Amino acid sequence: MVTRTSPVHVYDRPRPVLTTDVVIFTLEQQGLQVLLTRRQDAYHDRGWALPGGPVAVHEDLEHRAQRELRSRTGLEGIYLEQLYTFGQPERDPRERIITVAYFALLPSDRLVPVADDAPDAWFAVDALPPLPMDQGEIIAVARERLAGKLAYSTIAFQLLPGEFTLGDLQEVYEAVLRERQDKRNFRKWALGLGRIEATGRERRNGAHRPARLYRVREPRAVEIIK
Amino acid sequence: MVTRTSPVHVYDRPRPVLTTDVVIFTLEQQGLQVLLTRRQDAYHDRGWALPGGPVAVHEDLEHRAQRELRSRTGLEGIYLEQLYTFGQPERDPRERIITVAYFALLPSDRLVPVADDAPDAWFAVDALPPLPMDQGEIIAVARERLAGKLAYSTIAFQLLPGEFTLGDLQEVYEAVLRERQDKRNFRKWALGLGRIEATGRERRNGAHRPARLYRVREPRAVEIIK
DNA sequence: CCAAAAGTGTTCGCTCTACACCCATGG
DNA sequence: CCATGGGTGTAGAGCGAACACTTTTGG
Repeated sequence: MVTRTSPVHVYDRPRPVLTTDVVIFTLEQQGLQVLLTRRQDAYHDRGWALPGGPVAVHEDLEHRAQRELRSRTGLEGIYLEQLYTFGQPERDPRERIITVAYFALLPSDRLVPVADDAPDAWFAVDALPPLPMDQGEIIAVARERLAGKLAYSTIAFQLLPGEFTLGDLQEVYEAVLRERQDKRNFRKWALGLGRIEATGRERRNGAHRPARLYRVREPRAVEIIK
Repeated sequence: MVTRTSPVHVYDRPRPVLTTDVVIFTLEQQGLQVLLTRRQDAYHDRGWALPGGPVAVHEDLEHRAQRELRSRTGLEGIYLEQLYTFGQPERDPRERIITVAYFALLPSDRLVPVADDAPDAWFAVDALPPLPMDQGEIIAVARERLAGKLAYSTIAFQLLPGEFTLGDLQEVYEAVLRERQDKRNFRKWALGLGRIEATGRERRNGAHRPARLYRVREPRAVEIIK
């Protein structure tokens, strides 16, 4: 007689758990935001944490991160990049966990409002709640990578909707780099890249002159510049 | 009565194997070289492969890579940086393997000559033997990372001995970037960095004028420049 | 008419690039 | 004395930084 239990997997050497975490950035009026989720297990005291979880044994790493991204945002075609792999043995006190971290950039027009009772919420990257393990460091590394890439690539467009103003673009740089840019020089530089073109349309935003709208010529491409 | 067998480790979900591979670069007259090792197991037909292996369950990832580096070169204090994590399910036909790749830079004076019967050997990065799985891609990514970092950091000094000539330094850039540099402009730029100083000594290298020797002011520091 | 963001050029200094000849040495 | 790599300066172009006022709109 065979007793049917949960399936087991036996190895002659112990193996760590492998997970992916995804740092999902977006830009709002209040600055750069990160998506966090409430942990369901009592161990973590239902605190906030990065979205992520274990990698299935036959699942591609990037596919696993894509899956997490999709389940949180419902969106496809979002920019996703592997960030770093965090593997210090003391990261989790219960078990050895290796985490391959990714970061994603959500265009601001695709931000789905999060319901009050949903397990996910946006936090300003400068005002994060307490996070488990080294997740604060993961977010800090993601932010540094993003800031570094602004300077030498066209990654900023991944945070913008299909149509945007030069002011919107400048806000991306100012929020991520945390430094003000000169308006005239910034515009000259942005137009000189040859990566954007005017749509001919405008956006009226209040009691002042309307702003011209631009679009990226190759929206999916993230290229090295300079 | 307890039967003593080889220890087993039982998990309720299957877990992939986690390994680290290390791309060890050094520079010789023939250009950029990579250290490869002969696989001992018959499965790989005793072919060449990157040095690396499984991560012990309580061993830090970077420590594991350091250990590999030390066992191959006998050296301490070598520059080591995490490169990327390769995790496509089809990488190894037998089992799911996740590899956290690192790359290391060996100063040319510390290159220990490899004996003919040793399992390790140096290969020119442009003339590699057939390699298992995606290891060719791993080396290509390492090379790109290294080339990218030459442009905006002081990483090149990690490939040089404690004393070197400006010609040596220029050779590093030319070998890694695969493009010739103008001698006068290169020297102006290198000295203008403020990172190196003349030792006052010279090196006689043949039937021509001896070259001044320089040293790095902060040899361990790899800084972002420009 | 007032408040608020959009839009627009010029000047200056610095950095990058191109380029050719003499120097010191070993054989 | 010759072959070989070491060492040096200058001029022009292009780029980044600083800087202030007019335009268009809603209320």
